[in-house]
Amino acid sequence: MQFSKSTDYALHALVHLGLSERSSNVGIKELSGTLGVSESYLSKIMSKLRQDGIVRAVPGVNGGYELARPAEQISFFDVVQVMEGRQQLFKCSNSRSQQHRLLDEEESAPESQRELDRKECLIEKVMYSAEQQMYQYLREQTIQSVLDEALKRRFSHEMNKK
Amino acid sequence: MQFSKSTDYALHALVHLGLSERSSNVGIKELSGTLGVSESYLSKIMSKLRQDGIVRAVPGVNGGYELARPAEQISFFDVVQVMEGRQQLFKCSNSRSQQHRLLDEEESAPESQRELDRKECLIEKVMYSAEQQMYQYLREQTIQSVLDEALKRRFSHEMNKK
DNA sequence: ATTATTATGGATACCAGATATCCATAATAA
DNA sequence: TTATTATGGATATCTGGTATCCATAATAAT
Repeated sequence: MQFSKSTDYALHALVHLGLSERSSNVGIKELSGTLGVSESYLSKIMSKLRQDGIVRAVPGVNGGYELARPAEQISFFDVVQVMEGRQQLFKCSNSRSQQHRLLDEEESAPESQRELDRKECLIEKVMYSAEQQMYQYLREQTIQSVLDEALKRRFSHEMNKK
Repeated sequence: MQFSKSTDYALHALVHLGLSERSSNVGIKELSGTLGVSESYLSKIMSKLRQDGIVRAVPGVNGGYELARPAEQISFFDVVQVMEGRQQLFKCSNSRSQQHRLLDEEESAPESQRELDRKECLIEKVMYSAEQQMYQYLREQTIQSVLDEALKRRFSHEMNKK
């Protein structure tokens, strides 16, 4: 299990956009150059972010991308959801194992019961909760918090030089 | 990003073994039958679990598998680590993006600095912490806790019938 | 010791999804 | 009108997960 590179690219691109809140728009050329990814591939990623309302895009001369909302309102969770998709990380694939049958009531209809079992798999439940632990943390982390940390470090760096 | 099916199979198999602490050994045939997975594939999974000291295996007539230690000492984390591998879920792949350069000191050697940057990527840091949130939860969840919950439910089920 | 049984591990095949590129088109600003 | 930039469809490639087969080793029962 691995986060996709797309998520990596997306997060780095967003931080870059956050740093460039000057003359707004940042072109795909600048982005791909800085991140070291091809323009064509990064385009797809930026399009996805746009479709999800995380960035705005404007074509034409001096066009490019900018954050669609303040950096403190863009969480890591938002980005991960867009890039990785919204399915659960863990799906129980067998509805007939022993511990599932432990919960069986033989009087219930086989069809609906199997469906219920699926949702009630204790293992899936644990894994789902674990997933939520991670997501909860990611909800609290924003693009802005990375910017703050980066600027803080640069600052204390320069202080050390003097 | 998805947990692999192998992890699903492994967890279900372990719960099954936990339920069968009677005459010890459970053969691959019984396991694969109950889980609805082919013997050949499940074998690989069980071998992995054995190599990692989570189950014991004995060949020959009436051979099979059993838990190598009490179910309360086998955590979900243990299983996930074996099946999914031990690499980080998130790896920063670009060491030259803007926010990385923010941290650059130009006097440091380029080689070692890039290495340091990698480890110091703020985005990776956030993602790593998120991962740890999930793992911490999984460390607290054991095969035994699933067994307990399953037995508890069955009990209250039967009480309802009366 | 022999035999039947069971786990092990190497080789291999297959498929889906991630990664990546190319190009024609649409939209926009100068 | 023109140059520029984003968009999206088609496609190619690669990697890892999923899965099976088979020869071999190990063990218990006889």
